[in-house]
Amino acid sequence: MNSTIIQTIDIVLLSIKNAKLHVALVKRENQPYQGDQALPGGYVHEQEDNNCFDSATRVLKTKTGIKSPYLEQLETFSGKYRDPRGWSITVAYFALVSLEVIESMANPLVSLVDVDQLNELPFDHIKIITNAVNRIRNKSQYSSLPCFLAGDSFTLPALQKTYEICLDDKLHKVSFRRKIDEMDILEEIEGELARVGAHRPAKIYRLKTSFVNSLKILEKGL
Amino acid sequence: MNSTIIQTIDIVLLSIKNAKLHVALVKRENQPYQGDQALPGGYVHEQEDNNCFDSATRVLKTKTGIKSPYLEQLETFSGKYRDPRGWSITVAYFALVSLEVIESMANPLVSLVDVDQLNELPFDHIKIITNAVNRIRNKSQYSSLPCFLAGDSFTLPALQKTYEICLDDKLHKVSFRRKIDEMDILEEIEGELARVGAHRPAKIYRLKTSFVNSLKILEKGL
DNA sequence: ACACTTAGTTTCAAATTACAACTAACCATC
DNA sequence: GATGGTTAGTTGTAATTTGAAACTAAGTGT
Repeated sequence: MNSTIIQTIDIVLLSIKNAKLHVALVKRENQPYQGDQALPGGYVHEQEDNNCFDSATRVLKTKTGIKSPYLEQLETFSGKYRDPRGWSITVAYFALVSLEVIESMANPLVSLVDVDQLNELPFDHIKIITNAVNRIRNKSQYSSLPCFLAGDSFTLPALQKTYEICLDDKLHKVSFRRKIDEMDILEEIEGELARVGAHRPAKIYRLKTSFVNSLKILEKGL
Repeated sequence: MNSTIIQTIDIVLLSIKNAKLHVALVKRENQPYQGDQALPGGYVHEQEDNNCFDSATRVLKTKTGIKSPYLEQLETFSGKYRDPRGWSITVAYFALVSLEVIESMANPLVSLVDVDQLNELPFDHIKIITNAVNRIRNKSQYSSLPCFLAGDSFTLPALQKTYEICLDDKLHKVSFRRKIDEMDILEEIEGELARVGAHRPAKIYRLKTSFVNSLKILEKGL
């Protein structure tokens, strides 16, 4: 049973830079749109991959060098016209990493673009990115999702900033801390403090190991 | 560019029967699992369908006779081993209709099964159904989703019951009505009342036309 | 007319959330 | 080494939202 449907995987790798959500784009190696910036993507390898999640992990690693702790299926985009080669299906995933993870790769083919400053992109990649940003906004309201953007360790004011960027909204300090406390996902790194200015230093936290690869979901948001 | 990956669509059609969520299963016409009960599914038709949503609409219509007002992409399931024929990808959708819609078709090939009483099913259909039920539970907390299960017109006590079945939890009458009122999705059908017993009859409502095909999302749940 | 049942509303207490003002701790400057 | 400026973190309280109970409303059956 053979099919001529084109079957691909695309990755929306998001990070925060200059206090804004950015998406990682790579230069396309092949036709169509060869040389253009686009989402890292590729084919499913029937031999190599046991499922699309495996494919996504592999594609992300191959195209950017990154192994993201958080990778979630976003949605599947399909249609007769989205790819000039013909009827295509792409299973889109999104990944979240801290800026350091991307910069430490120092991959010249990867560039970070502000999600609010996107120019034209190949295929329906704009739509896929918009979809990912919406998903993040939504999930940030009631989960630990933004923690994956905050790095290995962070202060509570920094984490709050990260949430605010994801939600595109200001949060109240006391309420925010109550919710984080209620989630019970953080542990203080004893002895370390963030000395970053002429003021009281903030305590440094990290995710408890049980939440490093999985999400904590709140019953009631914020 | 040809591929041997099997590409299908599956539909989780849900309804409420005897105060429990039920899923519609159909007898499989073809191999594998010919004659077994399974989710209505089929191939993408490259000529006929402009995208997978079209395919899903068509598959649902063809296999059950139903055109659902609400059809949402659930998730894509894939893998080397989920289909005995080989590497496969299925884009799963879920649809919600009232029991009358299903019963009015009187399709002998379609049967409704309590989602908590499922026996073995072909492929990973159990997993797909579980996934759909989780999605419904989740979305029912903060949206008008259950309204699509309630039929064309309904009373508020009936709608509350529908929400309770979706959420698998009791709701408080006053709070529930406050939220429904806040959503502003219903209009009273003047003059009609539900006379169903030796007690005060309930008013009958229907969805405002703007919400017949789309969801209303609440900021804060319940 | 009266009992019984469910529909729908009112009232108020309890819990949650938002805001403001506070204390704490550091650096820089005098 | 006291003083002021700045951000971290906490405390107290007002405002809002939610939950529970008790009420009134409107039918049917006896």
